[in-house]
Amino acid sequence: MDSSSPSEKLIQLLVQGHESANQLRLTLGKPSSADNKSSVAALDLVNNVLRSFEESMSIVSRRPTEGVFDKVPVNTGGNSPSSNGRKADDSEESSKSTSAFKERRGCYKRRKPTTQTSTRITPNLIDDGHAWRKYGQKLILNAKHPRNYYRCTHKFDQGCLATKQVQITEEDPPMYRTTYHGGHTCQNLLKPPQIILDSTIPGDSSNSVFISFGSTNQPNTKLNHETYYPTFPLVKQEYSTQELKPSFNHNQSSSTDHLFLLSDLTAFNSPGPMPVLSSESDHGDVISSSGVYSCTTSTTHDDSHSFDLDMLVDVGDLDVSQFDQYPFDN
DNA sequence: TTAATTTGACCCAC
DNA sequence: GTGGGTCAAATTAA
Repeated sequence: MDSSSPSEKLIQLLVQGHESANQLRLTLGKPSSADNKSSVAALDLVNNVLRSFEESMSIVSRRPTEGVFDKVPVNTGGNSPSSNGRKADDSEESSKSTSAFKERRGCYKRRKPTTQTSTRITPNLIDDGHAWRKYGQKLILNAKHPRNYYRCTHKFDQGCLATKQVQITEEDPPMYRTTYHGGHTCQNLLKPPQIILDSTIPGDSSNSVFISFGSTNQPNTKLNHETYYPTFPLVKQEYSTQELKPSFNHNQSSSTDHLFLLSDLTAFNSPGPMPVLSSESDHGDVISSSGVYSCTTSTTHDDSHSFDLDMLVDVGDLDVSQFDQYPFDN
C-alpha cells in the first residue's frame, strides 16, 4: 500500500507539521493580529513548534549517516556485544595487554565539523541544566590545561548526540571555555526554555533580570507534558573534582525554581513584554557580565536552535571588554 | 551494587 | 604524521 519506508513517512509527517505551523505563524504574524498580546504569545508558541519540527527533521534526516545507530556494525557476523564494529584484524600475535584494547576500538565515527557549535567563555563553570557525563580528557597542544569532554547522559537511552568541551583558557582570572557540539535531542530540559520575568524577587538590583526555567508551578506546562518534563532534570555529577565545580554561588536559585540572575544583560533590557528567546536572537555572540556566548549554527536551518541560552551565572562587575581577545568559531 | 570518572589506546580529519 | 576526539576497561565514589 504505502511504498515509502517508515523513516520516509516520518519525514513526510514532519514536513507536513512544519508547513502547517509555518502557515499558522504567517497568519498570526499579520499586522491585524500582531498587536494582540495573545497573538504574540501564540506566535512564540508556533515558533517553538517550528523549531521542534526542524530539529526533528534534521535528526531524522541525518541519523542514518551519523547517528548513534551508525555504530551498529554493518557486518557484525555475530551479536556479541564485544564485537561491535571493530576491525577483525587483531588475530595477530600481539600478546601484549594492548591487544585486548584493540578489540574494542574503532567503533565510533568522528563528528563532522559541520555540526552545530556554540561557545561560551565564562569566569565560572556554568550549569546548563543538562546532564553531562565526562568521557574523556585530553592535553591540547599549546594549552596549559587539559580539555575535558562531556557527552549527554541520554546519549544511549535517547540517542542525544550533544557533547561539550570544557577547557580553562586563562589562569588569572580563570576563564572557562565551553564549546557545545550539536543540539540536545533528548527530552531532558524544558525546551524551549520557559522564561518568566519576575522583577519582584526581593533583593534584585534595578538592572537585573530573573529568569525562571522552573516548570513545577507553571500551569501551562500541563499543555506540554509530552515535551516538557514536570520537574527539572536530574543533573548528575559532571564535574571533575579537581577543576570543575558548580558555580551557583549566589544561591538565588533552588533546585526547583532555577532562577538565575542576569546582570546588565542588555538583550533583556528592552521595554515591554519579555520576548521568548526566539531563533532570531540565536546567532552571533552574546556578551554579558556573565560571560561571552558565541553561537555557530549549521547551514541546514538558519533558525535552528542549537544555542541553549538557558542558564547563566552572575559574576558581578566583570570587565567584559577582555573577552574580545578570544577567538570564536564563527 | 550501581553509576560516574579516569585514563590510555585507537581512529580519523587535516 | 600529527593532533584532537572518542572508546571502553579499570578505578573510584555513592
